[in-house]
Amino acid sequence: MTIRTARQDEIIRESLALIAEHGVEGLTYRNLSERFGISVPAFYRHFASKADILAGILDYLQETSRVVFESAEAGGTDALDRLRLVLTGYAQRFAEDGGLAAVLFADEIGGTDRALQERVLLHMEENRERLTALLAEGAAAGLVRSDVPARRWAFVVMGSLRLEVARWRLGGRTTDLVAAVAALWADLDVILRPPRTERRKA
Amino acid sequence: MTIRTARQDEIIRESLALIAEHGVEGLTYRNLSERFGISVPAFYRHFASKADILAGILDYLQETSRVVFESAEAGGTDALDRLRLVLTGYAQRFAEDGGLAAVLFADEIGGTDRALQERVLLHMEENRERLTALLAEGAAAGLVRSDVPARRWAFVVMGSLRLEVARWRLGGRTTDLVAAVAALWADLDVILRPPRTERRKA
Amino acid sequence: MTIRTARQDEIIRESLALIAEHGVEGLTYRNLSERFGISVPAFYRHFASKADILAGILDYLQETSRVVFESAEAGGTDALDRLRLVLTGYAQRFAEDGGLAAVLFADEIGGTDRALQERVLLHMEENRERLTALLAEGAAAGLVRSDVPARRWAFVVMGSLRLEVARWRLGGRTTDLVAAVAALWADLDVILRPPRTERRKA
Amino acid sequence: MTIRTARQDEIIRESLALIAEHGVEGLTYRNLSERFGISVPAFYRHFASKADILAGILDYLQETSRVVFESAEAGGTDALDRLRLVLTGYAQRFAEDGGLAAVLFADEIGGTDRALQERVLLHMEENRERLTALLAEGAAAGLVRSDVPARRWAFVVMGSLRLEVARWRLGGRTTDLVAAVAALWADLDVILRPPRTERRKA
DNA sequence: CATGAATGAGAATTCATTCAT
DNA sequence: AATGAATGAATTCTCATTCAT
Repeated sequence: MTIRTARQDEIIRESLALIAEHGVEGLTYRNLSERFGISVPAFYRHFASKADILAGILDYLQETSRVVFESAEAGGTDALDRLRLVLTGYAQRFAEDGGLAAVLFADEIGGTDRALQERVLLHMEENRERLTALLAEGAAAGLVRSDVPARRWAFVVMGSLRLEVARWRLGGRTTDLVAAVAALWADLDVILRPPRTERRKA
Repeated sequence: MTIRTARQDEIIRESLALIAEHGVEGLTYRNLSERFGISVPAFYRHFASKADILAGILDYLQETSRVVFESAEAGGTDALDRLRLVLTGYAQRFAEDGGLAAVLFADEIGGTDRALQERVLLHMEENRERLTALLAEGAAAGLVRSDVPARRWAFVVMGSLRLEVARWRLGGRTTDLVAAVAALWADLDVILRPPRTERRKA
Repeated sequence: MTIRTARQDEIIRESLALIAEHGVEGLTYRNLSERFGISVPAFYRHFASKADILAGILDYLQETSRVVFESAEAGGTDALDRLRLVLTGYAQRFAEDGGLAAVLFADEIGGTDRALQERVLLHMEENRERLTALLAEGAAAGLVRSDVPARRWAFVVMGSLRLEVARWRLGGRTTDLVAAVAALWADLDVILRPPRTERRKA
Repeated sequence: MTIRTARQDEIIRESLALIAEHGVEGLTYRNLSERFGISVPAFYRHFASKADILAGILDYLQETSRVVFESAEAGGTDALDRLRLVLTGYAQRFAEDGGLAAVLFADEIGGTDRALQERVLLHMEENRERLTALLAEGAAAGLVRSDVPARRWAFVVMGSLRLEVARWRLGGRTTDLVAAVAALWADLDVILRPPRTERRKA
């Protein structure tokens, strides 16, 4: 949706890496300048301000989330399978772009800037809506326990994923996040499905 | 465990408030100085460096967590009830000290400092262990589904709680966090318990 | 005298407006670029440096002053009437081009540049000479008190006009400058003329 | 009225000198730092921002003006003599503090800052009021022509003085400003006094 | 126990200018 | 004739920290 130049994309990707490695505070013009080998003011040609870089990052994250959801929704045999594809999709993106995972759920990006914070919240809500829809669909198909609201399920899934990523970051990103997410899914699958007896009756 | 002077405690509490209001970046000597009405260098009497303040905050958080767990473990009719008391206990602390909730799960406190990051991770693991123990106990008593490992349950509970807090922060801390946590628990109770058929047999 | 391209004239006029609105600091390539909708380096086709733009502005001001004086000197029934036409002429130019008035007496244009400062001073002196000539002529014709040197009269007239413009600028250019100048002239006319008794005798 | 520390006074005085020599643009933290031989951030101990320095300068100018007026109003045989003392008083201050004269009427100090601009305007009006009062008193005593409103006289006096200072600045402050002001007063005295015939009659 | 003064490092940002295309 | 990309120098300002008093 948002059109970005090649350079802007490069900057966003490098910013992502910077944040992944040193936290949001690590994203400074000086650091960017060192990575790109160009002077600090040069970046102002591409982003009018630092807030604009952060906004760009947010756009990028949102787009990534959309791609993950859309390709998951396109494939998959049923709702639960599609949910699995969402988590798997995220994991794949993480594998491709290490910075991404570190930042995807990093709410700190909002910083003090209210406008930015609201965008982070919006992104969060958008993802939650998508998850909720998927889980409601699963519940309707009898694949997901319906005695817990779909919105809550979405929360539980999102929360678990975020925590997995948070631990991975704090641990210095040395563990295998993709494997951890796979293990998470294995358990979530069990948690979400209705008890056998119920299913037998149905 | 760690012995702190009264002044140190005051500083930690005020720091917590500062972080809650303006993020980790908001915790500066200048801001502290304004709140306390004393000069900046005065704080160096109480904490040798900013890292020490953050370490103090971490201690404080850990102690708070311990109190919450211990008082929950003391009371409660069964494991699940004790788990409920943990979440309720947190919620109560949050109600008493707004800053606390904002920071309790704020991994950013670690910042760039590796040593600090590890302590955050440790705190996380400690809590997870405690939760895991509680949930294993619940599983043993047939109160918690045993087809999902206790460690995973701990993860799911922690992750959901953290996400609830994160949303509350991003939303500007205007919503009722205590109520939200209560609602979360209601659903978690359903999620955790074994299906009725199983329970009937038991 | 100085030959300027049409584009150069446009730039000068826009620069004048910029200075009028935001002070000399407001005259930047970036601001010009935004107003013209062309890129910053494009301006270097027309002016080799910023100092050249300022020099151009000075030329323009000087030309304007000359036009005002020459058309005043051409018309007018006597020296005092011609002086009135000078002030009136300025006022009319101001009405046509808001930026002009703001800048006409703005010595700040010189900035730190000695060469430019000298040109401002020269412009000032040139105007003073012209005013002095006019007032000397008036004194010779008995229309202007001759017990005060013509050079001083020129100073008083110029100083009053400048102060009027300065107040108008500081007031945010909301008042009616043309009316203020008219009122100024009405009083200056009284101040300049010799006392009736003297005139009667002559 | 406004209480200032010794260091704040030093900074204001040096700022004045800086502005006198290089214009308002010359007042930078770096320049101050070089003059004082202390680091740039050190100045933030004394003035919270650059606008505060400028505000301090404005205070200082206003106080200076008040002192000049009050000591002139205290002495002096009559209104005209007191007016002379005002101009003389200014000239003396100029001699003591070269920067002062350069800045006293430098409206640029306001810069783009509306709040500051308004204070400059206020200062201007205050001085004008004082001059007007003096001249009205002179008119009442028959020492000043009453066929021109006192407010206009104030304008003429102020405008001439300002122009004298402006020329002196543009000329690189090489001429003798005090002498120039004395010469100005000699002529103003003639201009202001009613014609002899009138006076004879009265 | 506390303060005032100062500092080095670093932040975001703006500006005039250059140069290859 | 105009643009996109880049740059060096400068700007205001913040921060954690030190030290003499």
